[in-house]
Amino acid sequence: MSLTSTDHDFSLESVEVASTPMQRFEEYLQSRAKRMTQQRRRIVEHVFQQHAHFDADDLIDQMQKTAGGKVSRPTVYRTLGELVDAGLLVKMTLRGRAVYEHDYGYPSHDHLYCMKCDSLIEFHSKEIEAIRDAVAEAQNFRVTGHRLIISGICEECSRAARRPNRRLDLI
Amino acid sequence: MSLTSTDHDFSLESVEVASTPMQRFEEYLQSRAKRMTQQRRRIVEHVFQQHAHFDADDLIDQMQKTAGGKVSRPTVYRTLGELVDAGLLVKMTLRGRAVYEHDYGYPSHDHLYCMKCDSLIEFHSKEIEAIRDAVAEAQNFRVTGHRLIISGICEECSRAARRPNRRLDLI
DNA sequence: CTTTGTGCAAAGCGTTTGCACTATT
DNA sequence: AATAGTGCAAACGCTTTGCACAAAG
Repeated sequence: MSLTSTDHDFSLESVEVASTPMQRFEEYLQSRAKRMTQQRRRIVEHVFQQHAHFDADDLIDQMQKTAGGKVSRPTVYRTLGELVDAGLLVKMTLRGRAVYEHDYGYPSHDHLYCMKCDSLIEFHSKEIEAIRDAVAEAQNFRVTGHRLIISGICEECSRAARRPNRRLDLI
Repeated sequence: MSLTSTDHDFSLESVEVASTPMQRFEEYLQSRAKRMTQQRRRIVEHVFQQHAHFDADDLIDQMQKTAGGKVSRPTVYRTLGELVDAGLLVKMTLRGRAVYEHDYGYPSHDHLYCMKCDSLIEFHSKEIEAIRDAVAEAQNFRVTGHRLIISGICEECSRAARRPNRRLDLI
């Protein structure tokens, strides 16, 4: 990579080697003497076709119904772990279960989490990163990352709750 | 940060009814027609004797060794749940296990989490709350709370890692 | 042909639950 | 006496593992 110019205002895209998640995963596998299998390939293809949060069960179900048929539960778990190691996915825990989302090629962000419908809304804030780094600095703490989840009720769900003729949760 | 409004600087202490965690828990139990038992009393006494993060196993072990003998696992779990309902403890999840800390009478805060020694360092930032509220506002999201965990390596652990003659993790 | 990956079944781990017995009210 | 709580053992839900067979290099 040749950054010969004087100004530092370069776009990431021009610097990065253009590589798809699949290519990157292949590099990762090769670097560890692991193998590209049909299952791994199909999972990567499927996961990076959409940008959504999902858990292991979602993925198992979706693999079953779409692209080429079932992948076993252990293989799904193992592959998700590798995709995290490879830096392609990030894992977080919500309500005690692991939830995954794209990491590679996707800007870092935080989440609003609706406790009613379980949805996640992404947002980014440079200020939070600045505060994070300042706080850590003050404690001589070496930051590797952070996770901020703002919990509450999303617009849609609070609207639904306000509707007069909604289904009542009475005994 | 725009705390531009007129002077809202009142102290919480002067407003609250002076009551200990135990008193508050008793009120909570009465309001729900639940009973104050020996086990519950001993757990509350023990938990509020120190300000530390702990999980169910910690508590079970500590109850065993100290104050009055063993409390069963199910009772510990049940009581922790009630203390959370009562607003005395907050629960968070770290490495897939539930961790508790004081809530009642303790200012809200966020955490630096050392991935090496598992310790939590507390800090408070009004700015984060302001950002949280601004982000939520923009999405018409009704906030009930947030959780920010900054992960990394604490000062002590990075010092340890830098020491030349440290115990090596070799095979 | 060697080595890694897969799928099955079974185990693991933290947490919760059904139930007979005990304690609180 | 009536009712809620305890402790045991067993179940739970998500995730991981041991192992024989299949597939990739």
